[in-house]
Amino acid sequence: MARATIKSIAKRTGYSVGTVSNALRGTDSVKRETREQIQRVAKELGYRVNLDGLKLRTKKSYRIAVLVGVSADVPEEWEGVEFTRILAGISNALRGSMYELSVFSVADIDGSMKTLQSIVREGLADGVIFSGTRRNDPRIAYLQEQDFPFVTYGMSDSSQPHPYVDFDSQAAAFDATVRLLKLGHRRIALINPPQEMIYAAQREQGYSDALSAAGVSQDPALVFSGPTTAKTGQQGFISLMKMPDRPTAIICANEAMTLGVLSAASDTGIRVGRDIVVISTDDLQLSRYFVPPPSTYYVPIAETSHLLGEFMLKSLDGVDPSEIQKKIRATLIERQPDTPAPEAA
Amino acid sequence: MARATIKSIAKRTGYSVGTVSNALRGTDSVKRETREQIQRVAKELGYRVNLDGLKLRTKKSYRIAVLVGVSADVPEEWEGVEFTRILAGISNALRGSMYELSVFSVADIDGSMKTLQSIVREGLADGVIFSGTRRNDPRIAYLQEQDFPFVTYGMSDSSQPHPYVDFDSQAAAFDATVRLLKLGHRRIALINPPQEMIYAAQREQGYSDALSAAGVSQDPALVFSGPTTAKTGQQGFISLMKMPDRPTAIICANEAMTLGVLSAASDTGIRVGRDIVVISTDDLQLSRYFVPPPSTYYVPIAETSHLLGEFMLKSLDGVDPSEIQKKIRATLIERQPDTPAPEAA
DNA sequence: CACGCTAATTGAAACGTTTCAAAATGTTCA
DNA sequence: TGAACATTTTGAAACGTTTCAATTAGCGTG
Repeated sequence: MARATIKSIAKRTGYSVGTVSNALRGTDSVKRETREQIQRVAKELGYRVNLDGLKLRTKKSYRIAVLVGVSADVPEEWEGVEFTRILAGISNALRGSMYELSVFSVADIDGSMKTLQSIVREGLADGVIFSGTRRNDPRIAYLQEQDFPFVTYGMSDSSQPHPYVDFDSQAAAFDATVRLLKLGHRRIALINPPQEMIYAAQREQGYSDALSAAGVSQDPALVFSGPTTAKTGQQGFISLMKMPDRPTAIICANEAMTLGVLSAASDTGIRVGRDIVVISTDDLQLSRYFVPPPSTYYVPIAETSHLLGEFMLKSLDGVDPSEIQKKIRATLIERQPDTPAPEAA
Repeated sequence: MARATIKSIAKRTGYSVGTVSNALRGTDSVKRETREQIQRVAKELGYRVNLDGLKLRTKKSYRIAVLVGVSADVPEEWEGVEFTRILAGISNALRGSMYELSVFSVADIDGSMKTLQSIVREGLADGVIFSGTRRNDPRIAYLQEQDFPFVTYGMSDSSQPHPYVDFDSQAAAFDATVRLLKLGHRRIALINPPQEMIYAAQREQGYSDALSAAGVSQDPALVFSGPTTAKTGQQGFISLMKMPDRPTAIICANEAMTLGVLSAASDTGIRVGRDIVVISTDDLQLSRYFVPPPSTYYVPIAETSHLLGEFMLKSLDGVDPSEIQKKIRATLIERQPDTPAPEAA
């Protein structure tokens, strides 16, 4: 009934604990036959290494920290919805690897910096995964300086390469903008997270590139920014609609913002799909139920988050950072007949 | 730089490791002065117990398992949204307690049963928290039989009391139904999870009680059930609207279902708030952005989930199960002028 | 002052693992 | 044959903690 241990295997096979330990880890200082015999017995007995003993001895934590932002200031806003899936994906990737997952909830960037420092200093984890990378991100600088393994969800502007998985916001925003331009829209708004977030900057870049490629001058007033919540979408919409020459199309950074826009549109009686077009990036398959359902750029979150886990393991294995980076292209999901700009119609 | 250990404190104070260990745990076999001195030094040195050594010695895991359902069959459906907040709440409650949180993702009830068995058998955790309790829940029976500490989110029909935190679905459903009846509605539909879920049964009970109290006969065809997803709401709505005498009001179990209903209503051109009333229970403050925003019964998820953590700790402390149970009353959030039943209007 | 008792402290073992110097065993070659 | 070397195995220590039998100190009592 008691779990098999190295000692019990040693007794059973007649070898010493040292040999058994080496054999189980596949060290080649152990003769092949011996090793195979020991491994066979271990399997029979259902041996599984005891992490506590291992950790105690090696001083490794065998733990991957995942930072999740639970903002204290907007506790009641809809945020971080996708986190369950991200966690599930990472957890799947780690399965069978001896590494465990630990969730650290952090309130803001200062909080996450502090958390990271204590993780590094107190050895709370061997590696860390986090998202929401910023320009000049102090967390990335710190971790690189400390030579501590990490993977980010979102690339960064760091000069040194580091492992990341990213969704190509720039390409999606470019596509979305081009699409709207082709339909005759000229006043295209963007509701985006604050510029200090890398992916916000990328998105704006794509948007901007598309506009200038089409020779349309960009109006800075058409970019509204705030946290990725429905409330921001709502406020953005109201503010944009107060402009003397309103936009005829809006690109939203994510579904929460889109929901807020649709809500505000309904409140003000502006008909989405007729008076204005709304497109969203970062779709998670929730917006298909919105009224009306917007066309979106879909992110395969399951694969994406699985990759985060895989990359973490590779990084821990010493794989070169530049080899564990991936940018994921979004795919367009059309949910509405494309509405031309009112004046073009 | 190296972390303070019992040994280093022993050296520093001149006492033996045994005494230091006892002193730090506050055993009263240690003289008060000695104990205080040792604790003072420990504090100075920033001593924090090493969990690995502790676990190895005591064979306790100092870990709380949280089961989270990530259904494999509907990967792309919007489900488990609230999980981030639940996790954050539990994590806050556990902070400072020496217990760590571990997330186990499970696909279905069989999966969670297996996971529980391995947690119990292999000592992966000292206690477990899970939700989605069912009638005759095999997990509860198993854990009680094994005398393994657990807290459920949702009460159960078990004859033996166990710790739980629950949202009073029955009261909310009763309230909601009474409210609609007062407005003249007679054909009131309920979109609910499957009956085997305790909270679904409770909700239906409240609904049913309100109807019979008002002398309105219940039509079983008005209850539609399925998983708590938007898709279910959508399908439910379509199916209900095919009936010869359609309902004039719908009560939805949660926001996801409500979203599906609103989506389907919009598709079919039925005007919510005029042709039909939609009310939701289990509000998480997302539905305020729905089009149109429904009145709801709000669940304070932060407190609720904090309680889950607290109760777990109490249970581990040996507090009597019957003292750690709590039913939380939902509060009504009115987002729409109440619409009378068409025929009553 | 010695005895017996209680209160306080010690020392060593144990939990499961890795690591590494030392010992044992095998092999090759002159 | 035996020296030299290579391969394999062993034994003990160490990681940080708790536990508990054994020891020591302190104190009142006869």
